[in-house]
Amino acid sequence: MARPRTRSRVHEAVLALARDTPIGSMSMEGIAARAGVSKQTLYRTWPSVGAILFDALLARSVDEHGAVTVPDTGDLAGDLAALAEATVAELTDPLQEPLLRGVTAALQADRALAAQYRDLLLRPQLAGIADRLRRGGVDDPDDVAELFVGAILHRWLLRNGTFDRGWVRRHVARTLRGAGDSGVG
Amino acid sequence: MARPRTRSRVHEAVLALARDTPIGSMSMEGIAARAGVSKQTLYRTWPSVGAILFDALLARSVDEHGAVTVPDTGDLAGDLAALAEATVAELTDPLQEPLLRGVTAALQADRALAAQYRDLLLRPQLAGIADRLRRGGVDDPDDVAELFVGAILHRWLLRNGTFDRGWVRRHVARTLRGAGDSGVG
Amino acid sequence: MARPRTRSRVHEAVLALARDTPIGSMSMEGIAARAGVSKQTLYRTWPSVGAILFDALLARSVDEHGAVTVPDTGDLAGDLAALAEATVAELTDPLQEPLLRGVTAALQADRALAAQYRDLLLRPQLAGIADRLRRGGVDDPDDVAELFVGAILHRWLLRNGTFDRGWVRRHVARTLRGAGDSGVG
Amino acid sequence: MARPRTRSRVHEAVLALARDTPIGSMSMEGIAARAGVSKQTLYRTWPSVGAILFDALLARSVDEHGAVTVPDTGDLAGDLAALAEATVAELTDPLQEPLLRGVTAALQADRALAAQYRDLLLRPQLAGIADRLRRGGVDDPDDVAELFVGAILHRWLLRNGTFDRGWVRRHVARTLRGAGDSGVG
DNA sequence: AACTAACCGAGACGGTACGTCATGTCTTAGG
DNA sequence: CCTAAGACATGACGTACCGTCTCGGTTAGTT
Repeated sequence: MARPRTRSRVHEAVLALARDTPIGSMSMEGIAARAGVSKQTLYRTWPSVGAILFDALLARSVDEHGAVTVPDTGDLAGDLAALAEATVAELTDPLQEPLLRGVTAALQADRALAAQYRDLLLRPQLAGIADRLRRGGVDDPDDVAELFVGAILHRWLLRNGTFDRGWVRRHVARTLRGAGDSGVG
Repeated sequence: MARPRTRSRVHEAVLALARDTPIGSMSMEGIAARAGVSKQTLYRTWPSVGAILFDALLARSVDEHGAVTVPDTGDLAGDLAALAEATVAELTDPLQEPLLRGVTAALQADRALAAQYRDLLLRPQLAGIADRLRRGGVDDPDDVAELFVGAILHRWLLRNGTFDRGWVRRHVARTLRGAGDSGVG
Repeated sequence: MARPRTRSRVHEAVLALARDTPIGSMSMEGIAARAGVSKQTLYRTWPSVGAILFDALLARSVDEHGAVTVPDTGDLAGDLAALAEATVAELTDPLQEPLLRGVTAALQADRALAAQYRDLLLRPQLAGIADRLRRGGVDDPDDVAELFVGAILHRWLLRNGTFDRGWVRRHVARTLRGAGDSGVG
Repeated sequence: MARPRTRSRVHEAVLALARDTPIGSMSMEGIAARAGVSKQTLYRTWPSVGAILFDALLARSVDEHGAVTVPDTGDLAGDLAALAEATVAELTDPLQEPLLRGVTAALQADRALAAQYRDLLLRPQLAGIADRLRRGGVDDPDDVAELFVGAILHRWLLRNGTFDRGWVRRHVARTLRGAGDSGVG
């Protein structure tokens, strides 16, 4: 609904605020001020701060076009490790982390937003991973994808420790073992 | 700092509100009103809504005394399945779910609260599971516990589907396979 | 800054409260509620209860337009007596008295308000009286005006007795004698 | 009711606060803290901040024992001028002014306090002046005392200018002329 | 010397108000 | 016509005081 120009100004503002201020204190008012846009313009397009955060996230993904691009070199374990590293990098990137945490928090209270998030971001990402697993010969790729992503998210979301390289390698091995063995890649 | 009477009144109020109103709309003011307590009394003891939610959660765990009691019948797979069922029941219990989602959301923006949560609730729970796994002959019980819990949390938190009995059974099997085989229990 | 509609609603509210409740208990919150106006709207225009009281007083004076209209019949003593009676009537009018006491109290603690009061209300009133005195042939009209008003204010403000007709007559005579005698009117 | 030790500690606290902080912001809580006394102790003896201020004022007068001591040298005009100078000095003394303004403000909203003030401070002071005037041959000494004090109070209370020596001299002359001429002293 | 009051500090408590900020709606000008 | 600017009612924020209410400890005068 908003003009592309307005949209991008809002996205920039949101990213800037995510970098500079605590996530919890982001407000429609603050975003409007930072974007040099009136509050009304914001409300005309987005119903809440969470929705704006999500939209900014989405725009980022779409720009770089195509949610997760899972590598496929033929070496499944290696590819998964690379993917895990990339995911961890994204989750802990100082620019992205606040955004992601903000959206995750918003999801807990806003079912509509949760549905959008699931359909437009989460499912495509999981599907990408599942596809790679399937090509690697894994039998129940959807569930294994969940297993793979779940532990990473758990650790990140509940702030239960950091992600070192060793952990990632072991995690991949464990996940593949859980997958039932499976082929070589 | 607060008198026990006050504390329990606040906990009751918080539980009642969690049941009756959307989580996101819980406020210090609303809690005070519902508990028949003054705002200042709230602030004297808790710095935020999230802290109250967490305290209520903690009180619940402590009352029933001893965080997670992991069953130990000698049948590891069976015990894990029972534990998973119990966890899922808790996560989807209409009384507890809003509380848990509220706390999880708060953790994203409040590092101090996250640290408390980690030390007082999360770690003990994971340690309980890891102990059971260790007794079952699992080599790296901490990581496997994370794998076990991670997928459940991922599905619940991002609202990516429901938990049917079949899924739980398969999840346990997958986790144990990931554990490297392992003993019989 | 506030819209005229808002302004007048606030003035009405303040007058109503001054009539119905003890002055000391007037609050921004109470005024807002009575006026059907938000607190923010109040603060956007007035910094304190005292400022609102003063503004209401000012509006009253301005509406009836032209602060004090000192009578001039040629009979100075008579005119001063009439003026004194009018002043006393105003000071003891159940509707105005609380307002005036409230403002006077506020002046003691708020220098900015005191300056406004002096410039916009007090000085014009004294000047009006001084003019009449000057036309009556009084030499130092400003100081005599102060003498005239001072005793009245002293009695009223410190609640040191009432104002009967005899006292007023004698006060005028004394003041004029103090003026040095002077002309006839 | 309070022990003398407590009383004096409270008085000291009030004087210190009057010196250091804006009058309007004096509170029971603040006084208690400054005096190292509990709130309950305060309330047991004084019903309000105004009452404490007044009590401190009273204690000061009583300590130096005997409210106003009007000089009597035989030269009425000179004595009045000296008295006026002393009064002005007191009113503008940085230590006393805030106290006096605070009490005056409190009087406007508290009739009980006003009555106490009138009987214990104001009337004795006026009586002292009236006595001196009577001894000087003035006919209606009470009213003239009011005239004398009124203008000073008016100027001070409404912050309508300063008190220079010339003004005081002229004010005394004017007052005495108002007194009907009178004797020489 | 022991007893008995009254006085006292400390501070939790239910409240009211403070002054500020954000929400979502609506109105008013200006480009 | 769309927009920024911003007034507005609403309501929550976190803080400060209010006046009341225990709770123990400590002065003082009695006995």
